[in-house]
Amino acid sequence: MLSKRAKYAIKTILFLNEYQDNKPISAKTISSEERIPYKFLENILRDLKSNQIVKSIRGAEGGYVLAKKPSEISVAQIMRIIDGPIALIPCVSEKFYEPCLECEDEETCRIRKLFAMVRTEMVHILDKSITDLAGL
Amino acid sequence: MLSKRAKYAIKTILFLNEYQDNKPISAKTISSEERIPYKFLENILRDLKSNQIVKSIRGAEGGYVLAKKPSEISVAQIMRIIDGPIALIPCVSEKFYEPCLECEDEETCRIRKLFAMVRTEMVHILDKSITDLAGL
DNA sequence: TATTAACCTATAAAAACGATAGGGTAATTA
DNA sequence: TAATTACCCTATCGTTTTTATAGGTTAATA
Repeated sequence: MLSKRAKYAIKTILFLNEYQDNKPISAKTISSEERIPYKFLENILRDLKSNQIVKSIRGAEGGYVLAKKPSEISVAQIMRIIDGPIALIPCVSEKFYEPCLECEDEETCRIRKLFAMVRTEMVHILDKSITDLAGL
Repeated sequence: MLSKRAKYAIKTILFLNEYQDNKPISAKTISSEERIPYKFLENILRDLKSNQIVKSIRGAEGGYVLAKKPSEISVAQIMRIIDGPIALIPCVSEKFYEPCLECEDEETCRIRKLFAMVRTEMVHILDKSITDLAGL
């Protein structure tokens, strides 16, 4: 399951993309509009910022802005930043690969083959950009 | 991520399918062969039994047997029994549907549409049977 | 200089996860 | 029928993860 953090993060990015016209949007606004606990949201925005998904402007009239074009931000990127791997088992993860401790031979493991297929299909869909999402 | 419980459960079913020739296989054997903590395994087998995936034979020479043909057991079934929904968000789950509390309109929610696509593809692959798995 | 809003660290409550403990019950075999 | 094997059942426990909350600091603006 997707964590609430990740869901909040995706909603935040979608909100920024939709309602931003030059001016930054404050965490307070996002919090009340998207019903995300304020302090929890600040925490999430920090991660998104440190990963160059959003930029921040401090002080009065400050807030957050997308750090790149919406066509260059994918849901998969956001999920990886917040929740880590997309794959269901670590031994088939592209970005967070780890061997399974008990596994004897990765090459012949049927569970691995099945979940590699699952990962491929998941990533295929989740790699859609924020712009693509609007067209669904 | 798949829980260890679910991974152990899938391994157990694969083991039963592969090494069973009429005789039941004991939890002890599965535990040592698949390196699954014994008491933890008993617990998992209980769930698999109550969901008619395996049958048990008590007493000496007892053990576990698949409760149906391997072609009728899917990885998705096992995952649902052990971990619950396959979908990444509850509002697109087929078997464990729940509305998202904050969601205003399911019909127009783009996150929902995206994750519905993800679920469809995941289920498509995970619905493969234990027999299909052997052919991978 | 008052206000707004981002930034930062720490802590806490709750749930989930992975496992263990300790006994009870049924069937087989010697 | 006694011993053994192996399933059955409930409870508990320690750790990690998740979901926040608290309380203050720093920067920009009006």
